[in-house]
Amino acid sequence: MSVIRVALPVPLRQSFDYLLPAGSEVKVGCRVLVPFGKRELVGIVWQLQPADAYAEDTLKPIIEPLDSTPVLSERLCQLLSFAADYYHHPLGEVLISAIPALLREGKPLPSCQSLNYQLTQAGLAATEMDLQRAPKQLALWQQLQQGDVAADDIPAEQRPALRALLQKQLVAAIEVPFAPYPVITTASAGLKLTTDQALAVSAIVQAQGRFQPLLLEGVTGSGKTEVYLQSIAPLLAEGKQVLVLVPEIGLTPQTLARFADRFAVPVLSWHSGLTDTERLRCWQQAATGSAAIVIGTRSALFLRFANLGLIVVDEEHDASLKQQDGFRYHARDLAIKRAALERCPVVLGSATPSLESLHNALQGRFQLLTLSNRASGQQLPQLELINLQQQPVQFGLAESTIQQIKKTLQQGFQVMLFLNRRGFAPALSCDECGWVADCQRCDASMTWHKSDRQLNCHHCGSSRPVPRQCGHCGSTRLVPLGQGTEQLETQLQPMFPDVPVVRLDRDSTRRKGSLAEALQHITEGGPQLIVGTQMLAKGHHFPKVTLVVIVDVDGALFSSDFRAPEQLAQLITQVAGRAGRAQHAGKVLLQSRYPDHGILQDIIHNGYDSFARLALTERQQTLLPPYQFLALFRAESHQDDVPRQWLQQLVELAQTAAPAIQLLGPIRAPLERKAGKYRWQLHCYSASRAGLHQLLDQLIAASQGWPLSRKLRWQLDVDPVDLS
DNA sequence: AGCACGCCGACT
DNA sequence: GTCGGCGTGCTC
Repeated sequence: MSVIRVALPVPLRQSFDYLLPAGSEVKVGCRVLVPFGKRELVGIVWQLQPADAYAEDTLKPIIEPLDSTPVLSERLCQLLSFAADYYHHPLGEVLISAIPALLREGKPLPSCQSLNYQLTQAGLAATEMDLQRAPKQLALWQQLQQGDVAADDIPAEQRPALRALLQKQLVAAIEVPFAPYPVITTASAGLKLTTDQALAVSAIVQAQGRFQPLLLEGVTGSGKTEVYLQSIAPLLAEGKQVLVLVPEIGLTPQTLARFADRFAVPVLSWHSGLTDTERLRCWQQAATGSAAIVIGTRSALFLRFANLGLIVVDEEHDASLKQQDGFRYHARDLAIKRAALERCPVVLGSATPSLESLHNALQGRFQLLTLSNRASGQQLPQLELINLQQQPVQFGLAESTIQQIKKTLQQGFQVMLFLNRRGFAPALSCDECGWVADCQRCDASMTWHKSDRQLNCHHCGSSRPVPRQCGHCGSTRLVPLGQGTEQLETQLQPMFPDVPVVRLDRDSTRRKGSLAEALQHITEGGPQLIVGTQMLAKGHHFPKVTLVVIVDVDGALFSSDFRAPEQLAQLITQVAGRAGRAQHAGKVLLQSRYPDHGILQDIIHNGYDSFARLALTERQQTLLPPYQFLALFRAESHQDDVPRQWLQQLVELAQTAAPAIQLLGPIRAPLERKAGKYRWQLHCYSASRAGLHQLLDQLIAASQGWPLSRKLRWQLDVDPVDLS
């Protein structure tokens, strides 16, 4: 009997020790089934023979080992252990989140990739005469003559015929094992590269076989994907694997096709739409080396690879790379750690790099590669500020905006309008007393969704029918306050009766596949107006759009979130990149009541790069990330004072334990009350990462003993990207 | 997180 | 008399 330490999927910051019966054998990274209180859990073996084992006479034996070889490799264990420490998240939950659901549930690993059916010698020798009285068997037999068929590809109605052929021994099942993909020696030739692209490719290729982060800063249309493709080619000749991380919205069939069409190797995608079985197969194909390229959203970072040669993080500035609940990791940051462990290069690509990455590049920690020209040689769209205070405004659109829309439509092109508020109006208000219909559970107004005939809260999801009377004075004069996409859509149609108006937001694309459908209509259609939210800004190409209107840029100018200007600059630049990509130069109109604002002026005249460098010096002066490290405690409870008190206790402990660390709080969260809970925050800033993390460990450890801790829910967000 | 135990209020 | 509310404690 020996002792093993097991990490379990429970939100407890400790591991549990078990007896390993003689004869059972496990390794670190293997799954085991263990008794835990009254239940049975699947855990991951974390340590053999721990020196400080729990009192041995109280240990329970494991129920059974579930693996003979580890599901988590040593390198993955190192990565996950680092991540659990860095994000201060319970190890067991981190480990379990890195394996597919079916493995989490304790299912065995399939031993082969697929089961194929093949004709036997007898089957090959058979003739049509033998089966002429069994047409279904005959059809299947003829199909099998063309080649093997995978078990999964045989529809249910063919099963009886299959069974009969198996019985007659004309057909046999053969197992196709997982095996590394066949190395390719030739790939279809790529596009001709610009000088910048060629330099970037050669830098990435030269970094092969060692750890090297590279930041690929390329204006939209400069051909970043072509750089990825040509950097990958030599790796495939060596049998290496490549991981490409993309934002949630960026994983389209086109992205996948771009990689799959270039190379004759297995290209897999990994995203939330896969079924559990598909996920397990993809996981195993990566783990065994049978997949060459995996393109996936952030959780693909935790896939196991047999022979990883390169990581690409596309759109590295994108906020969807940071998980926003539970285990709040940043896939870009962990990708860098992973590349270090795998000793391979990692390419971060973006037209609008995050200030963090730009800072790292300027400090020399990342190699900076710049693509400054569009591959087609085409001009970047022109940005124009529209002053909303100096001209008549109709439905939120300035006179000159309307003129330009008209002109563009007359020329036969499409116009896109961004408005980052869905629904008809963000509030419904009483025209007589000013009362606003508020959400009962949140500190926010409810959004009027006119077509649904209801009020929705965009924060907690609650809804109710539209009131007929003011809740305060009883007046029936209820009016919309502000403008949403639904309203803009209905206002545009009568203004431009000859062209279709389409709306693209979460409401209009709720049906599965309707987004793709709408996008296809836009790509193929003639002149039209497209109204949409942020959703339009990411990843889609609109070749016929030559005018983009950002209806209201002002929200971001005065936000309390220090990242708001950066995000606005990224939005404007990304949007500009979507306009006029084909033969026609595009134009972007930015409507503002404050056109002289420094941020807007800088973006307009000097571009993102200049803005970003200026923003960095501002961050330096104000000691904000990336010049200081930030961690954020969030606490919430139905009682208003509980979270405040709890955070105050943290403050008091922190002030004595680590006086050098700057604390901001307890402060109320931007949305004070959400879903009936009062929300508070504590921001911790430190110039020393090590010092900060040491304090966080101390605070968490101490708080576990506090009676108050049981009365609230709290979470810690390390390197938060969203401060709400 | 689960799950059980335990001690008080409103029902068949 | 029981069902069930959620406070408290524990999980190797």
